[in-house]
Amino acid sequence: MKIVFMGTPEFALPTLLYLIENEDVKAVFTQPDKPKGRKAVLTAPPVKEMALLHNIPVYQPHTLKDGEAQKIIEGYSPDLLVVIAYGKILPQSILNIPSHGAINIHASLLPKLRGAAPIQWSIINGDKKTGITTMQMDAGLDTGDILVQDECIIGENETSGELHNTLAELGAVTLKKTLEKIKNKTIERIKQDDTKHTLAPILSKSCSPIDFTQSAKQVHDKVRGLNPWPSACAVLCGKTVKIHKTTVAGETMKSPGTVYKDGCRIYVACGDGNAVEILEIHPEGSRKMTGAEFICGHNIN
RNA sequence: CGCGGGAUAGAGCAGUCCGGUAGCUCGUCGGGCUCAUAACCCGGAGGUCGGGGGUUCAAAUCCCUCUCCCGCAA
Repeated sequence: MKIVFMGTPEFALPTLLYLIENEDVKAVFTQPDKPKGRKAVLTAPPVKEMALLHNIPVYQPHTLKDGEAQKIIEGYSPDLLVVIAYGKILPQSILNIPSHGAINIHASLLPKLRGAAPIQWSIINGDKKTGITTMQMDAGLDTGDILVQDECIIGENETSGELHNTLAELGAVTLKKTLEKIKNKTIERIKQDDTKHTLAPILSKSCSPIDFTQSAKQVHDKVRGLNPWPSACAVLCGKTVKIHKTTVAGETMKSPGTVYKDGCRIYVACGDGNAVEILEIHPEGSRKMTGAEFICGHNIN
């Protein structure tokens, strides 16, 4: 099939690679290059890098609504548009171009967790499973008809970064199934039950502060859900620290937010009478370190 | 010239403002104690205080400069 691909970050790479190897990818749309890092070096999105490597034309329009993008896509007369983590809303005029419309690959079991950060929110919410949904795109935000769904178990200590990699691979698999069904003409559309939808809004640094009056499990879920970005943070021993890894530890009588140690281990009491052990911590101005290392230079108790 | 934090023993930190013998916790090595311990007690080793220059009788500390690390903002 003739395909126009739209995507931006690393998450889209396994899917793009699958399409390049198995279908006819005519063009790739991705976000414009953006300044990155302390030096603000202009950096190309991962999808652009891979497309260029395979000599596929790359387009990076600031908007899709001015008719320009529409003309470009029409010029390729694609059978299908594949969209994964592109980061822009597609107007109906573009969705209408390909004969098979546009398919989106979304990292949740829709209608749950519509929005930009489904992976992180599935962990923050403490879900035991999530997955990949392919859908026939419509003008709404992740509201299109469901085509294929694959489930995936979330480990108790799994971080967003780890789950991200798993789902990125699964995304390619689910898309493959979807394309096969389209070619077989066995594809079925399932309407989303809008009454059951939940949202997964984009994360920011303002999500970082930990509330230790929550249960130890909730704190732990938040820490791993915000890892590696934007990271959970707290003020311990008078310092702002990022907390990267924790485990749910045993019971404690101490009041929520109290920091205490036992041998080489460091704990913070939480709201439900349990504690979290801090395994990996990153004080401001310093480097990432283990809980045991942090204890050495800080007088706790 | 975007803003800020940092570099001191193997690790984590204090000391810098206010110049005057290099400190703390952990680890490590040796010894002791114990049925026992990520326990306790005693003792030791381990530093050109990130590099270079300057001021001074004297610099981790004050001044100038360079390198590297981290956070924020984008």
